[in-house]
Amino acid sequence: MKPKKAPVYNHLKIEKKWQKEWAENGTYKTEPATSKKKKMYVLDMFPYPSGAGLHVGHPRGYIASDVYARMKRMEGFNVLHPMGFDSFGLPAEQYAIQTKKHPGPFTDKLVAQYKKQLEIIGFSYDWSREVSTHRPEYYKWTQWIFLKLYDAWYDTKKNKALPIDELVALFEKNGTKNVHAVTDSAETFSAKEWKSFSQLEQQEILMHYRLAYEGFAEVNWCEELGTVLANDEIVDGPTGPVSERGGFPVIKKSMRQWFMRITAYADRLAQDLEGLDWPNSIKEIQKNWIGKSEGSEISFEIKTADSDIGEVSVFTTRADTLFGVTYIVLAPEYPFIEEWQNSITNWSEVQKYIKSVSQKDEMERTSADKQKTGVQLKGLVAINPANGEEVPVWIADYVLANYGTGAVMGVPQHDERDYAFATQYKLPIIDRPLVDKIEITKKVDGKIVTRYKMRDAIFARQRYWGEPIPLRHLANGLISEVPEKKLPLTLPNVKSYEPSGNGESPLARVAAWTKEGYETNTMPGWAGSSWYFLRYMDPTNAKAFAGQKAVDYWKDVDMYVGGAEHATGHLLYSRFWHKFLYDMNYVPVKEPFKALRNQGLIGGADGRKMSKRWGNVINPDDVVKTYGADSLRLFEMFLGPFESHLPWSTEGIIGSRRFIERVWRLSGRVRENHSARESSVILHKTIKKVTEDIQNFAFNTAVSSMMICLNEFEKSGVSEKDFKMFLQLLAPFAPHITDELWSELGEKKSIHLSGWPTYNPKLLIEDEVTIGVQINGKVRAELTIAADASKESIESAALALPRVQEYLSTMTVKKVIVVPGRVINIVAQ
RNA sequence: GCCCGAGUGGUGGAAUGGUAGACACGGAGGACUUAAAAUCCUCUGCCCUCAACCGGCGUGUGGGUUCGAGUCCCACCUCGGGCACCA
Repeated sequence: MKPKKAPVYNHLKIEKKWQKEWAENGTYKTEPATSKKKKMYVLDMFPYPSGAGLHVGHPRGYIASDVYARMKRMEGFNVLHPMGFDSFGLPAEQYAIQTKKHPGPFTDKLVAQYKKQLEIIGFSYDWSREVSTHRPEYYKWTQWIFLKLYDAWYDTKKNKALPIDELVALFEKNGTKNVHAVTDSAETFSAKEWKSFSQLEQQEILMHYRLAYEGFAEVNWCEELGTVLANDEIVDGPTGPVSERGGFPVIKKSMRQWFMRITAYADRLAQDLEGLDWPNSIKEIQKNWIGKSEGSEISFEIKTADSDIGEVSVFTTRADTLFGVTYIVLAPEYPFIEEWQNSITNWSEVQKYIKSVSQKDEMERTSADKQKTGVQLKGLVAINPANGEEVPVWIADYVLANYGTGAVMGVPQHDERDYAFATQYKLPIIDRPLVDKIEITKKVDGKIVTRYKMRDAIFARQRYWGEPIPLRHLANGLISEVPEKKLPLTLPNVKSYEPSGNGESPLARVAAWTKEGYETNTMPGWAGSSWYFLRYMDPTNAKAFAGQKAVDYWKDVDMYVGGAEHATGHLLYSRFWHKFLYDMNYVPVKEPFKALRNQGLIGGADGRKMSKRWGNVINPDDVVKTYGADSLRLFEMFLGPFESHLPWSTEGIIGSRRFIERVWRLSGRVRENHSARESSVILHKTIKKVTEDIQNFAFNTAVSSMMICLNEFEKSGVSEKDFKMFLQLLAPFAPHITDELWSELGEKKSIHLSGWPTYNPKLLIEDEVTIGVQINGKVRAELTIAADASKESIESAALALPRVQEYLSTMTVKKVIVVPGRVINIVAQ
């Protein structure tokens, strides 16, 4: 019979055909939570759909997770592999300001565009679960979670969040006595006092306990633009920070904000990192960010020449150096300084210093010159509780108000910064013996405490394009929640997206909005992304953020893939929210993302970052058009280790395209009953290798092992059965061509719903091996010998080799080390 | 400054303490072709050599451990990332 002439490989036609087929047949539809199958949740960090579009580096992570998800699907798991869009945010807002158009339709357009770009790459997403954070059906639940946080406090005894009602009940019963809570207030009161407080006073007190609370924070304020700027919108100017747009000066300004009391979870966030299968670097970054340090709080009495005027508590990790204290320093913002002004003899100088510090922005204050500045509070002394010594009291801006207690003890002998400060102002430097940290802390009535660098997170933006905060400020000053059944509180239409000029959000200019007293701040970009992975579990549920059944079945993300740049943002906030939901019994597990992998960036061929500016951007659509999605996918996986930063190579992709074409051509040459042992052996080795490599995210070596396999097939021929197994291995990487060839070989069902091949261990046992023969550690010969040869027979065979004999003729053998299957080393002299 | 991570051919990279450079790109030569493209075959770390053999060198630098080090240890250099007066 004349062999059928294979049609030319037309990637455009084939890829379009199969993408349509998959969509029509629901090939990748996830089974519901009632499935008997084991679950596997493989997730990509959802993108922000920006107008700039995709470059070739963006899909790398998506391809990897898709390969992983496809293998798991073929292995028989019920795979949840969804995609959605993080669609609130600054760029759409800026677009709205510039065009004076609502950012909604613009965002929808971008989402559609983005989705299209993703679709042509052939991902196995279940698009029926798509979410977008800007849609009211979605942000209804973001608001709902916010209200839960608002209505919660943190009990340090039970070490979990509890409803605020329980705190109120405690206050009513005993006041603050026996209340163990994370709070920024030191105020204490009795039950009787609590009941005597007005509603407004009670509200204010509770605000210091809530996990979502109102407070003040410094923001970047630009007077000329009349708006608050994000750090991204600020650049370095010649005389300080300026706005990116217009180059106007930017200063710090204190404004009303909403916060998340993430610090309540600091310890658990640090602790629970241990059990996660995450890259070490990300765990380290989070650990450093949380910045746990254990130390002591020790009180120093503050006196004037004749009277006691108070005390200052310092935080130190070096209580053992307490005897070496020669001064104490307060942050310039330290709260009691003003109260003491009558006792301070150089008050005007002090005042001047405080003012000069407040005018410095952060950049200046932490700038490179590092010259320490400070002023002594003359007229005051502090008493070292360890030995009663009087030491001077200073203020200096190297002490931060918002870390520790805002006060430190100066021990120049043991601390570099204190040393620099002491040298500068000629303060004494004394060498005293060290003592036991814990003992001395107890002896001076101090406390052992744990402190964290991490601060509470600001949870408000003075912007339009974000989730409205579902609270109302009533005329009497009370705050009321938008009731659950009234959610979502949808964004009103506005006439102008320009900032209001006084720093408030555009919502502040909507009369209908402010009449009702609605909060004018909106939520920050990270609100919607902090829980979206839960919504995918049950994306259309109108009664809950996700149904109990779905949450219990899917539990957590098994494999999360995305960029490392989210280490201290999204990945931390999501863990925080998840732990909160766990405390409130809404989710069954403590951590949202069991395993995490970070893709490395793909740079331009010139080694620079891919950007319009350098003109080195490669668009995936063009690559798909020219080479095909399968070639693109294969190449991005082959390029190098998944987590490495790599340059794009337009020349390199030709290799992947050639490989795919060779698979195509070989398909026309498989013979039903061809038996080539060589090919079967290599195939089964490849099955083992590819399976392990995908599991380990070592995609580059998985691809290269398939290339090796194909080389052997071409040389030795391949049976249809073996070739089909090979196609199954290749299917996660090149889903279109493999489904095409699979169906051409007579299969009716998609290859992606077929099983994952397993290897036959018997075929992996080799009869013969070639090992290196070393003399004094240098390879001098090779030896081919039965794989199961004994050490003795390997040794004698090696010693009998002519080349070896030649070498040894002038030497005597001292020792022989045989590593079966690997190497033999003859030590001689 | 502190904390991570990485340095291997012309290029991207491979290598459970066991024959360094798999696989691929690029390059050289050849086959097919009137020719080109595509495809196929051979070679391709560096030095020595007309060439091959042989030999020598070789995984950022310098030491060390080991029969044996790209891999482990110490010091240093360079690059990337994170934090940055956090007491």
